[in-house]
Amino acid sequence: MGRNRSGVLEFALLGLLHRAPMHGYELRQQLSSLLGTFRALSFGSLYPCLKELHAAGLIAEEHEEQDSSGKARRSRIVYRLTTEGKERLQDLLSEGGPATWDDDGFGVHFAFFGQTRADVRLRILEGRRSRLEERTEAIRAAFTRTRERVDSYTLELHRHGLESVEREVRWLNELIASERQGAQQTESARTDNDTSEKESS
Amino acid sequence: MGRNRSGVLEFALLGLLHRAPMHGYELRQQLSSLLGTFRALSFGSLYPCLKELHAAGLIAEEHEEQDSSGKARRSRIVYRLTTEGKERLQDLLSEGGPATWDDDGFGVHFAFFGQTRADVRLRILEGRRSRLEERTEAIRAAFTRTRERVDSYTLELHRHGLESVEREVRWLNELIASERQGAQQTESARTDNDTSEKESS
DNA sequence: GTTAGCATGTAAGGAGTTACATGATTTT
DNA sequence: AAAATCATGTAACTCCTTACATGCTAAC
Repeated sequence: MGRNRSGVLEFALLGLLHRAPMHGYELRQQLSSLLGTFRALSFGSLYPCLKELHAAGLIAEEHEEQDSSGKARRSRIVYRLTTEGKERLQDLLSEGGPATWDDDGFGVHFAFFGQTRADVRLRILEGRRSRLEERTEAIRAAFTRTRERVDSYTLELHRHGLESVEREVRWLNELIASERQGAQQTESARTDNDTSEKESS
Repeated sequence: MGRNRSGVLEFALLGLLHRAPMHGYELRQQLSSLLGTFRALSFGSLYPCLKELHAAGLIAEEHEEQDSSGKARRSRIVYRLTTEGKERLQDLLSEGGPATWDDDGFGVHFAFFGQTRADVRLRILEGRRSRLEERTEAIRAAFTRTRERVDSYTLELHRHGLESVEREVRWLNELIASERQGAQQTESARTDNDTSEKESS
């Protein structure tokens, strides 16, 4: 019945509010520069979603009525995460499943990699890569299946699409290598310092 | 009231059916390798849309019941464009407005560039380019506005996004140059042959 | 003869958008 | 004092998905 509340929006809002409490308008601005495509989310999506998160007890509203000497600055609602909201965010940050491989999901999860565990980061990067490799194969198949039968523009579209995906795979390869190196360094440092400790947070 | 019938789907279906009559299942396959993201359109979208196009008189159904010697191969509906459908497609092919600059619109219109007039092609390519240049500016602005205040992952996301958009701009530049060259050749050929003729179709 | 793929459809719902509506605050 | 921008919200609608339901045909 709750209309919204799933997909990437909830996650993005919780993630942003974890950095700092904010009001709706500011959240939208941050969202624009955060989301993969840099598209602006409409208010018609944003405010209902915030209300639902509030109704679900994940965020708290604070009506900013600090009339210090009469400068009553009403009508701004600052949201902050509740304890339950923080727990929910931690759950979402631990997710590394298929939902995090697709275009939208990956973009948002990557934006919050700074708050994500190293093992989850690697799972997401590798999942994303194999997802893109599937797409590469699909394009290549369409390529050989329809070659000769298509005009030069369709061919160029396929060629450019293929190149873009392959570039992103190379980008992911670099990131994965970098993550592995970081993990190895952490591992060896941990082994050097304390061999008995297991899975320290 | 008619649920669907706008956006890129109508255009893509009419464009595909202009190449050759087809049944729904085949249309979906062609669509998958045509649309920019190479995503598969669900049947739940496809069939209702075909029904609406039929109701609007743009396509004709032909129930494939050629029981040559009893091989009654029922339940396949082959669609083809009607005269009105062809006119509608020509209108859509002549469109070069803002709807053709965005991700979805551009992808589909580009796929049918082979059937598009040269001047419209150029308008679409240039519109798409300026659209992407706006996006470049937006990312760059977000870059300088938030630099130092963001973690390395967010920074890397912005950097990669910026690079991708800039690559597509360079691709468009090549295409535009190629179009201009083609137009010039056509122009000079036309001028050589018949100088008095103006705006021949 | 049963599984896999071809082929068509419906119902319900999810995730957003646009257009509308309101009012406060800052800038010109 | 007018215009722009900040700020919040609602209603209707769009486009698409998932899940369901059906039956035919080809392959193993």
